[in-house]
Amino acid sequence: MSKQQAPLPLVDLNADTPCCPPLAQRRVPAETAAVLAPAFKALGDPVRLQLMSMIASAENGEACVCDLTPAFDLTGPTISHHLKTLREAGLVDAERRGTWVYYRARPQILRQLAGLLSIEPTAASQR
Amino acid sequence: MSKQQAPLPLVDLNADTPCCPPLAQRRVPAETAAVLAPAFKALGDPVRLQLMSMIASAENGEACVCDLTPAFDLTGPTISHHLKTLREAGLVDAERRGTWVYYRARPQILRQLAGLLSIEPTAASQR
DNA sequence: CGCCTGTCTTGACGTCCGTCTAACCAGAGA
DNA sequence: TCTCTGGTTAGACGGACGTCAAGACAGGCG
Repeated sequence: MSKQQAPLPLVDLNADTPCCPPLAQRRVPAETAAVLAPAFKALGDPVRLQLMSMIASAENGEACVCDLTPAFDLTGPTISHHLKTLREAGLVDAERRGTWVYYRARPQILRQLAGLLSIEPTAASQR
Repeated sequence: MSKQQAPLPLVDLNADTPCCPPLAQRRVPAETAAVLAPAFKALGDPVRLQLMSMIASAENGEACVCDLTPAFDLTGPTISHHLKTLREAGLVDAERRGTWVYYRARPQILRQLAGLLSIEPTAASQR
């Protein structure tokens, strides 16, 4: 058992992804799109976007599920499912310490996504 | 009819959205998440991510559908459907000029999304 | 050991999404 | 006006997604 550390099909973006040339600078290759799109998709749900924010902005850089769950009008399993989605997208890491499970954000992929969307205010691309 | 300029439920993020405090700085409010999540969701498909990039990185800041369609192994209607999704998410604008339809990126919302994901390398949030 | 609390997994159900074919609409040109 | 080309809409189909209730697992405490 101990499914958490089982070899889930995790996207390890921190490994070999060429750290995202800005989307508006050159065309994103199909392979990069295939790797990065799931991360955007994971953030494409209001609940997960809030979860991600709560985890990333947490005090010690980590958030307990016991703090996350009561923040929504959803059942525990549903929150757990969303957290699993974030985990499989490579956006967060989970660790069990005693009774509670703590989630921690992975800044690297957040930086990749932000870099992909970044637009230098140099070009007069306004309108 | 002229459905294109009909009052589609467009998300006008450029209007009153408070231009995104970084996700990792403070918790994203539910309303902000509800507004921004659809934009991430729209980018959560490899085809749309590439379309977005092709449009945003185009020469004059705009791309013709006739150039976008042959870049994929998909039918015209499917590409049109994806473009509509990007349009309804507020990520692009469409304009018909003569025979062809041109799509243009909206830098403002891209900046909002990038700002939301941005992480200052100041905090030692690295594990 | 046995119970209790916290979290995850399983299975199910309804809805939304990605794709296609067929049909329709808008301009350009003869 | 008729026709051709480019693009969108309508409808349908299979698969994925969001949610839940019920059950299973893990760790702490008596």
